[in-house]
Amino acid sequence: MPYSIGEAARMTGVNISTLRYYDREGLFPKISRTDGGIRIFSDVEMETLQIIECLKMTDMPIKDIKQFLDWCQAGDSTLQQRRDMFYERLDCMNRKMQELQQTINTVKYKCWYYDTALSAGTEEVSKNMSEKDMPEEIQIYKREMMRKK
Amino acid sequence: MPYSIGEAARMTGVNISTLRYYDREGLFPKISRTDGGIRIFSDVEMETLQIIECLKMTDMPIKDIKQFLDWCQAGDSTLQQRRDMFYERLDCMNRKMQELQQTINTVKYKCWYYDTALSAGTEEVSKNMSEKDMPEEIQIYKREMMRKK
DNA sequence: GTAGAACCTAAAGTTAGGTTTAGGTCAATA
DNA sequence: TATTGACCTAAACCTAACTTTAGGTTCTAC
Repeated sequence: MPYSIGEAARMTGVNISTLRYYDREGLFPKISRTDGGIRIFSDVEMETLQIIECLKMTDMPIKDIKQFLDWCQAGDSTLQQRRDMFYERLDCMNRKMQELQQTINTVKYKCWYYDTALSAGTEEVSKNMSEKDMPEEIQIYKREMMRKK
Repeated sequence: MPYSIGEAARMTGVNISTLRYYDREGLFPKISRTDGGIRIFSDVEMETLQIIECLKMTDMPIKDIKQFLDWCQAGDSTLQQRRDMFYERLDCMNRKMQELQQTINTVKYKCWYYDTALSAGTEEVSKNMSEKDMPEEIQIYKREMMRKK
């Protein structure tokens, strides 16, 4: 249950100096130490680390993650802020998902474009192909791309 | 059809000094200039800018984007590299999509967690709730989270 | 009790991707 | 022709999130 910083690093895949950096930034507010000053990562810190990883995935900056962890420390009086924060993250992620789907479609168009060019031996073919000669799916991607202009 | 840097910036939403920075990095290899040295953004550069934006969305570093644009300059002999690059981007994006979905599920769990806590007035309720009392959907998210440990 | 691995801190360094600044030049308009 | 808004460059600056370095301490195993 209690781990050294090296063990915590190995278990989570987070670099050991990144863990020290997080601690410096106040992300493990209650972490305990041996008499000699060596950090002891308990279940609490391991869970915190999981939340940090999750919030980082949502592009939240370290400072805001610290704010959240401070709210956790403060107890039930901050439940509203914490709830609102996660809903905001959800919104943000949903928007990102849409962007990502858009980008994937554009990339798929490019894959088709270069497949076609390559099998013809020249880019001219796909560059000049009229929309009606493209596969249905590709037409859709292309129109989506044009809409953005 | 030809735009000044300011117009290009306004039209694309890209900061004017970012456009100069991209040019410095060689991302507009053929951009022309007036006799006075003022940049003229033609359709070519506007399209390039669209590709840059797309590749940036796929987390491609500027250096790699330049590599791709260099391949474009080189003509049909680089079609294979360009094709492979887009397929690699597609793979990368698909992996990212999965991660994103994972993260969204974790965030949804947290939304439920704080909604429940908030309506009870205390975190204890959601913290100690046994899995079978959670909504079906939430159980799934929670199990997914646990798997990652 | 001693060797060596693992830990500690503070501070400096790194990287990408811009942004800002300072000091000019260009070009459309009155 | 004079103004002035838009443009130019080079170089310095910025930020986040680490990572590295240097010099030292602690812990574990023999």
